[in-house]
Amino acid sequence: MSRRGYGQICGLSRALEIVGERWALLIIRDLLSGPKRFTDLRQGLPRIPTNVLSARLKELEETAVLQRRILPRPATAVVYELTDYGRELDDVLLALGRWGAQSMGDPEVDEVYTRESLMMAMRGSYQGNDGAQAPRDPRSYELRVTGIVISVTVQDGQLGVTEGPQLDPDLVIETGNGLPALLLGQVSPSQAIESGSVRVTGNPELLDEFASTFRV
Amino acid sequence: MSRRGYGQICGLSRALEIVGERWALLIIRDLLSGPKRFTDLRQGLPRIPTNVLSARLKELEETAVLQRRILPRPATAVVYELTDYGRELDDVLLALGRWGAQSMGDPEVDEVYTRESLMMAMRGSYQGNDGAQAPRDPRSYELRVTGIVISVTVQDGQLGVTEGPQLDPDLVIETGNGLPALLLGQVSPSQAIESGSVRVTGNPELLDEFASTFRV
DNA sequence: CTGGATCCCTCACGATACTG
DNA sequence: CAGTATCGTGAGGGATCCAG
Repeated sequence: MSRRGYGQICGLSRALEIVGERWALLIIRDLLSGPKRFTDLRQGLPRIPTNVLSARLKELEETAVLQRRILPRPATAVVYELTDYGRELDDVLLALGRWGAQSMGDPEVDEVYTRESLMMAMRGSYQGNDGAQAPRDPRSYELRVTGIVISVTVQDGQLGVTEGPQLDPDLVIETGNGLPALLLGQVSPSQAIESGSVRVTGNPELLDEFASTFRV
Repeated sequence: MSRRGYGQICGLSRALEIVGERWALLIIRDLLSGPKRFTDLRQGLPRIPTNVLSARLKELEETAVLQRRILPRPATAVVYELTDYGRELDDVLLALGRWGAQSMGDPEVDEVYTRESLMMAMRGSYQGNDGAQAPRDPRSYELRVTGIVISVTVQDGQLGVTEGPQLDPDLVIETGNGLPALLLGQVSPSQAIESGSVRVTGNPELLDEFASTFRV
């Protein structure tokens, strides 16, 4: 690969030669929610230099993790989308995200939330139906974090996470950077509301349900 | 971390800041089988510069992925061992190894097998009890690849992988670099024996069982 | 002999400017 | 919008050296 390989005949070494370069896994994370354009990726990864983004996209295309596709119709646009092989990394990324979330400290002042990182956080922290108390189903939440809005629904035990506002949600959850502490169980839902780090619109008791449904 | 972070409040970003640096995950892989000394790690990672190994060990200790421990008794020795937190990466590494194994091409001439990469390959490719045909249980194999010898046992559905030879194994499997193709199902066990890429000592039919028990 | 530290060189990455 | 071009910096590669 770009830098000299690891010299081992080993699946893990091979994986790292493909997706171990800086930024690669974050690009893949952002593509998990669907095809994106160069500029979309740039926005989702505010600190990536454009030449590095170019280089990664080229390498990941060569290794069949993603494809470059040209939209033919009205506005001719280039999009990048994961191949089936690339999409197989979904579970690995969710697990790695859960692992890293456990050692998240207080956010630095220059760190930001992005839509894709929030969507991944919700998908990765979803407890399925094996949680202690079964949540009422269906349920829909709208999550607003520092201007980013995503929708989270649970229906028949199936989780759905999409960008944008939710139509008539059961609960609207608005927060600055109090979300990690809530998902990690470092503060209780009631504490979060009392301290003002989380504000809700709707029945506040639903935040308990939310916190037990989504928990790292 | 060492290089400037990714600037995102995100579990995956955090994980990559901790273990995303070059060589880090391979060091962790080698420590999954137990504590190791500096020199052991060097041998398992033939291409790693010693200063990089030093730096990674220091960083991974600061992030609580591993601990440095000094063996007090007879020979005063320094060993590095994973913390519980570090060991939580086991499943992630197995999954990533399976993913990468799918795009392993023919080995380059300067690429080598190592004991830890072999042990991980066997653990990652173990199909448990959900394989089509239930293998006879217990079963023990001795695997010899380019001078490296490991033992693989299956008992009560539990997999055991240890270094060194096996006492009275059901089957001894000896191979050069024909192993990946066998585990990936690119060649059948009988083809592998006929072509000479795999040699067995014991009942050759047991290689079919082996190949269905261990399959990426 | 283990467990590193030090030096030098190269190239990947980071930042920014620029172009079809 | 979708990149390419340029250039400075620092992490990684490789060899050597040193203390306990």
